Order: sequence, then C-alpha cells, then structure tokens
Amino acid sequence: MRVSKLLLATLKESPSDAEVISHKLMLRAGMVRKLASGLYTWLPLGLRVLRKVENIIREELNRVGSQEVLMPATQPSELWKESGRWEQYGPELLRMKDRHGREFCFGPTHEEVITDMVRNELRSYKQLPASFYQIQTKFRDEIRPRFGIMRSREFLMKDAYSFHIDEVSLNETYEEMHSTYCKIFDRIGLDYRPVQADTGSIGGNASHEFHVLADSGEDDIAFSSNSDYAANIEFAEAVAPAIERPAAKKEMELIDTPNAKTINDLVEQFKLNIEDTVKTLIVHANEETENTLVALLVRGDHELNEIKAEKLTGVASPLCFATDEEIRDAIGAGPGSLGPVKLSIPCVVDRSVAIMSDFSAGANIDGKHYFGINWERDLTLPEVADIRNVVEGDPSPDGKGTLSIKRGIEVGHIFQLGKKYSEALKATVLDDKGKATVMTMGCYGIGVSRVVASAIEQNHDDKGIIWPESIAPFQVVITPMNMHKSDTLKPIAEKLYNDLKDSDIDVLFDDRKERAGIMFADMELIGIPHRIVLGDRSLEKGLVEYKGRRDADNTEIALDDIVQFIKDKLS
RNA sequence: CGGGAUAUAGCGCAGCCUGGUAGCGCAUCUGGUUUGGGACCAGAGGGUCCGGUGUUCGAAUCACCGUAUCCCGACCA
Repeated sequence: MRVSKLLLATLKESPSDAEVISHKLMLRAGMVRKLASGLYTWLPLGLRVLRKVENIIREELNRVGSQEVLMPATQPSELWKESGRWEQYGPELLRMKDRHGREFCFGPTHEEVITDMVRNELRSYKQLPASFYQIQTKFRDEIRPRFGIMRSREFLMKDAYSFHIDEVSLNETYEEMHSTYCKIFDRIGLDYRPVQADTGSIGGNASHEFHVLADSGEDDIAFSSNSDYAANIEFAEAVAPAIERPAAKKEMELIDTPNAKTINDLVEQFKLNIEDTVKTLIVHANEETENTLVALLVRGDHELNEIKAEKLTGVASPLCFATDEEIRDAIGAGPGSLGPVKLSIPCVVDRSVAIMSDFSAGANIDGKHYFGINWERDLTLPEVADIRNVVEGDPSPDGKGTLSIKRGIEVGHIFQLGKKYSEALKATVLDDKGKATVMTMGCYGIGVSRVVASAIEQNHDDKGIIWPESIAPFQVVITPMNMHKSDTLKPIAEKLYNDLKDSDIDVLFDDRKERAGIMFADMELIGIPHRIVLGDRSLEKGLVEYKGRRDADNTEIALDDIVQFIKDKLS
C-alpha cells in the first residue's frame, strides 16, 4: 500500500472527549471516528487491524473444528419471548418494530438464534458435539458507553456456541475452547489471564473470563501470590478467617454520636480502628420469604459483594437496596445509625464480622451507636456467609499464598450454559436409544473490537501505538528521504516495495512528498513495527537503515540483504 | 436515572463577565524558498457561534426551555 493512496487521517492533537490512551491514540492515528455516542466508524487503517484480529480468531477456531456461520443482527421478538429474555433483558436490548408493527430486536447476543438453527438442523446424537461461531456486529444499549471502542454500543464480537449430548462432552469442548482462547490471545501478543468468573444470571457450571491486564480496566481481578489462582473479584471467595473470636474485654455502651453519619465519621470522631466497626446495609428480602427487608453486615473497611449477596436465599435477586423511608419505617432509625443490636429484621453477617469482638455499630436509634458489642453475650450470632469483596492480602481460596488485586479488561468469556436455552426452545436430538434428549450448550465470546483497544492500552509510548507484529495494520514501512528529488533513490525504493510485496509482507510505502520528520512521526503514531529508511547518503555505500518501533537506534543493513533481514524479523 | 461540565471552522481553543463587523494555532488549497525528526514567507478558502423562544435598536455574549457530548455516581449509610 502506498501512503499516497491511503486515507491516513492522523491528528496532532487528540479530540477533547477522549479519556483513555487507546481511545486517544485510535483517534489520533486515524483508526476510528465517532459517529454518535458509542458508535464508531472504522477507517481503513483501523479496519486492517480489526481484520487481522478476526483472522487469528478464525484460524484458531477453524483448527478445532468450529464452523463459521453468519446470523442476522435483527432478530424476531418471538424467539426472545420463547426463551423468556424479551421480558428479562431490560433496556439494554434495543427493540424496534417493522412496518407491519412486528417486534424485533438488534441482537446483543445470539443464543436464541443459534439454538433455533440447531433445533431445526440437528437430528441425531451422531451429529454432536457441534460448535458454530460467527464474527458479527452486536448492539447493546449501554447505560454509559465510554472509553471509545472499549465500551461502545455497537461492537464486533466473535460468539461461538457448542451443543452436546451430555455434560462430559460439554466439559471436553469447554477445555478445548479454553486452550484455544489462550492460543488466540498468545498469538495476538496480549498480556492476559484466564480468571474464574461468576456464572451470573444465566446459571451453568463453569465460567472463565479472559482479562487483559491494564490500569484502565473496569474489572478487579484477584490473583494468588503462590499459585495460578485468578478470579474476578465478583467471584473470588473471601475465606473464613482461621482464628477464633477473641474474648470480650469491654462492656457494651450506648454512645451519643450525633455527627457520625458514616463509618469514616465515626472512626475519625471517636478514634476507633475501622477494623473494629461494622456497617449495616439494608436490602430487599426475597419475596418468597415472610420478610420485606434483610440487613447485611460487613466490617467497616470491607465492601459488600452484590453478586454474593443476591445469591443468599433470603435476599431479593437482583439486589435492591432499601430506601431511607423503607429503613425508617421498618427500623425506626435512619441510615448512619443502623446495627445488629435489637434489630427487628433478619440479619446476615460476613465471615469476618462473625469473629469480631468489642466492635462498634449503629444502635438503631438516630444519632447513637453501641461500642463494645460482643456476639453471644450481647446478641446471638445470626446467619454467617461470605458477602464481601476480597481485599489485597486476603488468603487465596486455594490455600496457597495471598491475594493481590489488579485491573483487567474483559476481552473474552467462556461459559458452560447447560440447558437453559435448549430447554426453553426445545432443542432436542435423538440419543442412541432413539429418545429425544435436550442438548447441553456452551457459549464462548471474544470482544474483537475491544481486543484492538486493549492491545493499544498495553503497547504504546509517548510517540504513539506500538503494534504487536501479529495485528499491525502493516508490518513494514519504507520511508524514502527526498525521493522526489533523487533519480537514483526512486527506482530503488520502488523495487524494494515490490520485493517486499512479492514476499507476502504487508508493506507500507511512504511515497508522500513530505519532510522526514512528518513521515517518522506519522509512522510511529500509527505504530508500524518495522521501518526502513532509504537515503542517498547510505545508499551510496549500498546500505539502508532499519529501526524497530521499540528500538532506540537505527541499524545499517546492506540493501541486498534487507528483504531477507525483514523476513527473519517477521518469522 | 442522579450530579457536574462542555457545546464557536475538520481538530485544539480564545472571545461571553462588561451586548455593537467572529478570532487564534494546527490542518486544507495556491505560489515561492526549504527538505535526515511535526519548516518558513506570501496569499486563499472554510462558520446555522448546538437548537428554539424571549429581552434589546442590536445577542456567540443576557434569560428561559430543549438537545447532544464527556466525566463522576447509580443506592456500599
């Protein structure tokens, strides 16, 4: 490709609405342009990268026998009503009507459509296991699209679905997909981790997310210091402390705390250790119980884990915090003065709260707290459960080492779905006894466009993007100096360009009549991994200059050797 | 959905407070001089000042109502 024929839309300054580095650089490098909130046009340079990521994914999935299909982005509401998700999915599902008033949605995912296809096409257990994938545009009407392509409303996703006669077969394919995902992200050149994840509302047995480690990530990942254990903080178990509850040393006292509305106020005003305080959160109870509200207690310095909380049998799912009025009606005191002592509603305490002694909490009387509370002596210990987020330094759930926490960008997610969709849509095959059997399913996603942004988050410097070899829009750029003025240089540049093209190398030829500084700055901004500079000075000696995008200095290479040199670099 | 901010040329911004001919830098086009790290000189083109309503002799500027975008939060007491 000649730069003179390429829409090279680089910018010196980044648009003011870009926040994270990948967003800024994608705009500055002329990879994407925003059309509206969460909607982006991929310009030629960006699309080349996107296509390279797609192709790596395609190759690896084809290798394990997954078959590519392409389903419509527009899906009829009937299928979604059949699965129950038309009502469940909420406002993230973009719904629309056609001219006849028939309802459709723009697909945020394709479990319904693939299951419909498979129930119509697969008849026998002999056709299983089978897996299908597509690389296609999804639409999710995000509450808050942000970080450019990272969380956009329309985005490119690879979604795969597998179908099985039983769980054993599902497990095999799941493991195969797990290692295929590792190969894909290895080939792309990302620093990533597979992490255990919550199976969420869909249910199912196992789930792993693939996270690219980056500070701009929106998820917290817990890692063990001494093992491979890694889990999304939503899922990571906060193990029960091994120690016994210390004996009570203090009497319980009712203290006036008129100006302490938060745990931090209390700690500051009364010089308490935050580890000796308890906060009380009031949520709606499960409607099937006789209660309306439930209190959840975590240590003052801990955070409630909503995913864990909503799994408690007595708690409403999804989790819903009580309003101030509801709290006041039920307890007689407002937020800021709540606690377990003489509490009129059921209570669940975190494991770490259960081993506290001499602790402080609200008195359920406005402006008052109890200090020196002790379980069993002052009140009975209620239900104990793991309801908090793990924190840095917690013991690893696998018993090896302690946890540290890093930010991650979720680029892939694999899931053992089970029979949720196949049952709802009655997707059956005949088993070896001729009996109709509901298929077991797995699903596997990769955010293709998000992979591109993540790669930039991990690979950039103050000059711009530094593409991993495998997904660079071009592998090599030729930058001739003053080509338009030199009769000897031009034919050499043209020949080198053709030789590299003939070697199946993605080569970009900067044939613009621009000054050296502009060429260098542009090519560094768009992140081409290898650069060859042609200049009269060194050509007189039969030399060209080579510089890798991460190199500090030029290397001189004989003109006759440069094609082989580049081939060696790329292999 | 709640809070905050912003909206002026393709991009980055000034002008608004104190109403009176819409500006600067980058980018673009023309000519010239330059040419190994984002050149210089001269000239040119490009505007629904987000939209609407109001106040006023006169509104980018003041008031009100919308819209869009970005950030933070979304119940963690």
